[in-house]
Amino acid sequence: MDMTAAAPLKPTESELEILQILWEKGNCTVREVHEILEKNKDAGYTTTLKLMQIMSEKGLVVRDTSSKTHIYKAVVNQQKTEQHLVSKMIDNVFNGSAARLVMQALGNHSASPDEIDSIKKYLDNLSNK
Amino acid sequence: MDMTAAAPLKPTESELEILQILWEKGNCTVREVHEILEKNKDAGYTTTLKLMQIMSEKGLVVRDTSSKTHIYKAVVNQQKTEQHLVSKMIDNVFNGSAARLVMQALGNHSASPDEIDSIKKYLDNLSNK
DNA sequence: CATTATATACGAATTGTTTCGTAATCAAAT
DNA sequence: ATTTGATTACGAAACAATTCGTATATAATG
Repeated sequence: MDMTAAAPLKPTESELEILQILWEKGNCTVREVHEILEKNKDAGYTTTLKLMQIMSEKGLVVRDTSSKTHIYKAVVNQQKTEQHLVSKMIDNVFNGSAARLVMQALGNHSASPDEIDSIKKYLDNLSNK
Repeated sequence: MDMTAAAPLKPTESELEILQILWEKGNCTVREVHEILEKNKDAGYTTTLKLMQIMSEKGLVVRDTSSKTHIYKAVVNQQKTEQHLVSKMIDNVFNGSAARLVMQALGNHSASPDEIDSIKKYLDNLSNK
């Protein structure tokens, strides 16, 4: 029987920002993460540190503490986390209709013609299975 | 100059549950809302009451207090709220790519063939404009 | 009119998130 | 060796969201 605590699939907003960086970069120090965060956000170094320590307690990340400067990496899966967040939004906001979410997402000028084309191809693939 | 406080377009999760009901039903008493909430959730009546009072303070809803039992209705627009939530998710979770959100939403079995068809039609409409 | 039921108001406890100051530790530089 | 700089650890404050108990007012019922 597996006694390990399941990592939450619903990270907080700050945690998600950090996960994004870890997903992209792989392994990071607190400083690396912090310097990227700083570009869009205004918070002190120890704030980032504390957040990452908490994420480690929660099992969202693991860290290598063998040297003084710890190395963090994401544990939770990017795809799974995204999936979970999207599913929750479909349920909570769009009454279970994925189609309504999609149309809302595409209706706001934010999708380029290229993107629309690639979505079409994706849909063709889906229905031909 | 408009001095009225802008209603937050980012309601909390509980607030969103209540807004859903108000959007669907139009005008509601606290009891009506509470009885619907109770089906999926386990909280006391005064909790629902308090939430709706706070929503009123925040300007998410307005209420008619002319009789003893107050009548609430949503102020914030459903479409706009949904749009805002989706945009935020595209930015925060999918690095600004609406297409990635859409594919994530469609990849998880939650869309029926019918839904997929209607999305296709919607896309055709978009590109033919 | 007295009792009972239902409503609102309000304060406060609880929980979770974010933020930061300060201390302790270690390494590097002078 | 001493100082300087960078790091982690930790506690606590500040804030926000949720929950509920209790008091009070009003309406309905007998």
